Amino acid sequence: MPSLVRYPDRGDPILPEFVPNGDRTIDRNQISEMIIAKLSRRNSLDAEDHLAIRGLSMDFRHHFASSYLVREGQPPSRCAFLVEGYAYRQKLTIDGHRTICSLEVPGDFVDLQNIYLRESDHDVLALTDVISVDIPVAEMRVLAETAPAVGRAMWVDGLIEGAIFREWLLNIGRRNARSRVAHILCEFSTRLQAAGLAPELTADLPMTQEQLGDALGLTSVHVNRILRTMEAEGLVTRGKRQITITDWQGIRRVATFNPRYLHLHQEQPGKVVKNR
Amino acid sequence: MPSLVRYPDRGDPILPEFVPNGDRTIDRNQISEMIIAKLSRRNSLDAEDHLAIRGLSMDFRHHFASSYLVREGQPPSRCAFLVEGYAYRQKLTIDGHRTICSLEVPGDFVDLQNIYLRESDHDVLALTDVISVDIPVAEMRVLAETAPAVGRAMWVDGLIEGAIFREWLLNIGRRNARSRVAHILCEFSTRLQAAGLAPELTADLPMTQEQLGDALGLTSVHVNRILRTMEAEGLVTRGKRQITITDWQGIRRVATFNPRYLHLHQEQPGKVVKNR
DNA sequence: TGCCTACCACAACATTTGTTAAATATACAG
DNA sequence: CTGTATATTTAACAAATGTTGTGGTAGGCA
Repeated sequence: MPSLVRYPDRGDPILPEFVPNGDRTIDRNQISEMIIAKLSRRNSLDAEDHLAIRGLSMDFRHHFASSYLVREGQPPSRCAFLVEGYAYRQKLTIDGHRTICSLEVPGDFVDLQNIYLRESDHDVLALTDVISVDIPVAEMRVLAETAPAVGRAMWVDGLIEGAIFREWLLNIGRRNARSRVAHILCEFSTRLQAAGLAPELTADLPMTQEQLGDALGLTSVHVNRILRTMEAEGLVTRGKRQITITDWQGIRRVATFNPRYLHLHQEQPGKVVKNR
Repeated sequence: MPSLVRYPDRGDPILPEFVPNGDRTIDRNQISEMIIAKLSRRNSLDAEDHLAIRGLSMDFRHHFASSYLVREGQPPSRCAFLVEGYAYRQKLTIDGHRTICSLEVPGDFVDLQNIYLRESDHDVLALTDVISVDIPVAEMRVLAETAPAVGRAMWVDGLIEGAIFREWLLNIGRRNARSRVAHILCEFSTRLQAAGLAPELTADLPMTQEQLGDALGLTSVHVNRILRTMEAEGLVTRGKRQITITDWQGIRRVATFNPRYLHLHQEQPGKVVKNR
């Protein structure tokens, strides 16, 4: 059992107001195209589908690192699409232990399940500073049901998420600490690359050792032990709140990583049947 | 790390031929109604939906305990619906360690994800003797797409499955062995009751201690230790390949079980929008 | 500038859980 | 009945991982 840590609630209320992103402007059109790209990855969408997506209401939000995007138990009214930055989901036991049960990268819908589940069973937090667009749940539902190919793409997205959860269960349940750490690095970098967000397979994972521990069922102390030896072996380099793979093949070997479960490179079988 | 165990492949080929269930006859109509009941649990279906479900091709199969229903890597052509008996999913590491990542009870679709994912990332095995009906994947796909309310029910089914995976991650990652064992008992009995398969919350879980260990990230030896003390405390009774809860409140306390993640008692929001 | 906080490093020690191996039950098949 | 396979029980021991606590460093902020 890891030490019981109180995770401070550094939620939105105590944070300063919305801060627009100074470096570059992001507009609605760009986001629509991001969403279209995401949902087309395994599924072709037609012009009408594109139109429906472009018609969604979008509400930009900036979240500081460690703030909540979704809270457990809340009846959610909006669905967040990650535009910039990383997020994660967490669940807490009654006695305050935390598990981080997934990582989300730009281009991920963070809580598609809220379209059909009435209350969230977990929290979603910003890992880094995050820009998201919020879309009303009701619109997403209508989109899914009137544009079947889009609905199907969202469904498939959830299926792959499920496959990732299963792999994490294997990771935490049956791999030793060293392999677990290696595995999360492999997965993260592979997903980043697949999403076109990184040219190389050298993840730059901006997590604290405590967060890493919570994602892997370990304590931060033990994660520290593992990372130090990995660095000594030349597998990774590290900074504060950040880990970088320097020897992909080595890390991959330690993790016994097989990306099959990510279901990349899968076109979908069959054409979408439109109406009955 | 648990001992490396070779799980014998006692798959269908070496087993005797299909043995029809002597005790009672099961017919197509009955199964259709089971499927309709399952998919109506959180979603109302109309007469047309019912008709579509009744029109599915169904192929009865009997699986002996420990035989495979689905194998990792196979491109699946059929979707199994569990009629009788229990099944489980497993994933293996390259070096032969196993994790059991879910339990399936009668009324569950065992591999709905195969509708849209081209190869399975895990195995499905019969925990007890099982009767299933197999439905061609292509028909399921057409059903989902032509009967939107049915598709939506299948989608929701997958969402809840995802919620269960997340809870298992919390369980294995952050609860001690004793709570883990208690938690799986709570979940199983709650699901059985919710599915109308058991009047009481006293699960009768027909798993070996080794299987239990694989589902909880523990070794069978340690599961044995836990179960013995639980029996001594009057929380459970046991037989070979079977555990029964005798003190529900006690077990629940040990597990710190909160069934929110099962999303029982959820009617779905909104009417299904039919066509565009 | 200097304080505060978050994060990381590290050590000594404690505990849970895993390992190995053998003995004992129990069910089933012949 | 008897043999065989499967499952459980148990013990002695080993190892991985958790616990506690202290100190260090970097960066944000007053």
